[in-house]
Amino acid sequence: MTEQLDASRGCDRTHRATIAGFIQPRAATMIRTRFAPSPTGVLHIGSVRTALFCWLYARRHGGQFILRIEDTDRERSTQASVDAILDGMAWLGLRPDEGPFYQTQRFDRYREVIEQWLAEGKAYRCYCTREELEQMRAEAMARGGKPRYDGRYRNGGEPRPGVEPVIRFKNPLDGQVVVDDAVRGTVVFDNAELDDLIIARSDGTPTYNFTVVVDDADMGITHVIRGDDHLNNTPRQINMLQALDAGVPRYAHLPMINGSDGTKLSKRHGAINVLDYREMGFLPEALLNYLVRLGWSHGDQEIFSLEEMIALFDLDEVNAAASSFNFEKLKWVNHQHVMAAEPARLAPLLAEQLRRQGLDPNDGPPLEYTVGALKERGQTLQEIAERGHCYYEEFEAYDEKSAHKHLRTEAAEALRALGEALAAVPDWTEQDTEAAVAGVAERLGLKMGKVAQPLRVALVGQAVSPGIGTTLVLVGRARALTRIERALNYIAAMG
RNA sequence: GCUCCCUUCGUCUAGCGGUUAGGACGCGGCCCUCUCAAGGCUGAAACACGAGUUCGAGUCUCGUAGGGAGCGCCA
Repeated sequence: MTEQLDASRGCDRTHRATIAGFIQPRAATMIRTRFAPSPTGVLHIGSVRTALFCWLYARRHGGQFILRIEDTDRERSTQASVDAILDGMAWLGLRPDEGPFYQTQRFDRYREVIEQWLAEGKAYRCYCTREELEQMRAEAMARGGKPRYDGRYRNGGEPRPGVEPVIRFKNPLDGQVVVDDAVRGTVVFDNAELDDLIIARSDGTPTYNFTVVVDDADMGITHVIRGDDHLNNTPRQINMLQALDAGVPRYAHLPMINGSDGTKLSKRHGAINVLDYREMGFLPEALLNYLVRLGWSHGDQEIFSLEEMIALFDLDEVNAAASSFNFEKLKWVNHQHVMAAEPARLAPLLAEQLRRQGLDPNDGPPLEYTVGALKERGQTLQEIAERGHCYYEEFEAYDEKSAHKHLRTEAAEALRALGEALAAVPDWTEQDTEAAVAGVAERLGLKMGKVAQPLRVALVGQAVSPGIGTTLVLVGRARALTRIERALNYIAAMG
């Protein structure tokens, strides 16, 4: 006798209706996804990708995205982690349509199901001690089998004094569970491989695999999109869903994201709080764009706006293989979004970075202008801010190589002429200042490079900056003239 | 150990039985040019291995190897 899934019932039916393109009342086809992090740490790249796919899938199909905080492990769950998750999601714009729901607020409901299952004989009390279980597992291993519970209390058993029992779910003993996964295809598990898992601890609190099932059923989740690491939990969950007499959602198990060296993502790789990416000057949509391409693609397209992601995303195109996080590519993607962004939007972000770097954003050119001039030249707002230092404060010393090459005695004449010409420019604009520089070059019979480069070093302390007219506007007339004087003095001193 | 999953350039990927195996990041070269970027052009760089199915396999099947996950009174 096999425990085959009844694919025509529950959520599966609504899914079929959807893919068949039937137009049904909204409520009947409403797709509901959920992101269910446990607040035992910050929101990192891997979780964000999962949240993104859930959110995208819901948005794409006009469905709802639900946030559920799985905080049943009271030892490890913290409010700080909850806040970090909420803040991270808010920054990314991944707004839930419902929630956050907290599992710790649903204990009564879990209790209710457990009592019911106990009464129906779908669950039972087990009085094994942790020591016994450990021994059981060790012995099973030694015999070459899976370390698992042998079901010794499955058919009843005497309570043991001093042992608070756990509650176990009576998993079917034989037959198979078929998971029809949107990413993996059909995956079959033998019930014989599964044991009777604990659904409530001896202190009465429910455990993960159980609460997930109750919540997914109660919340009407139609699509469970989650990390690959849960694929092995799926058959147990399906069995419990059936015990609940609930429909089975459509599953989609996403591949893992590894570090750049192919090993598990860790701090060293960027498994840091997503909010750290904001501090590093990344745009939320850029991070999302980079992440959406990890495991998903749409032909050769690399850059997606949020709207495009929503319009194009689908589970069918999700890759089954794990991928590696590549910081360089993230930066490139970010740069593409930065270049496409309106300076007005970027300006406050630049101000934030400048302040963080100890500068006064008001002591220099308008931020919109600065960001417009520098956004091609830095991949993150942080880099852009770094390149903008000399427009908001005096630079310390000349870059040695640049000064050696361009601030030589031969340049003094040009610099003096430049000082005079620039002092006389009526309108301090890119065009007019650049014309003044070109004019000096022509009068002295020098190539533009021979004039612009010394001037550039005089203005910013090094041989790299935006176009010379732009640089002059950035520096401003007063500072420009002062800095030309400074360069002249430097040349004189070097003799 | 057992079960499940995965495998195209260094990395992200396209490919859905017939391709000079395409694109992107990164790397090299050239162009543009007042420097640096941006942009354009261009080069090197991949189907893990072995059988089978087929007229034909990166694409289908099965093995092998390698990697990953699960096997908790964690989630």
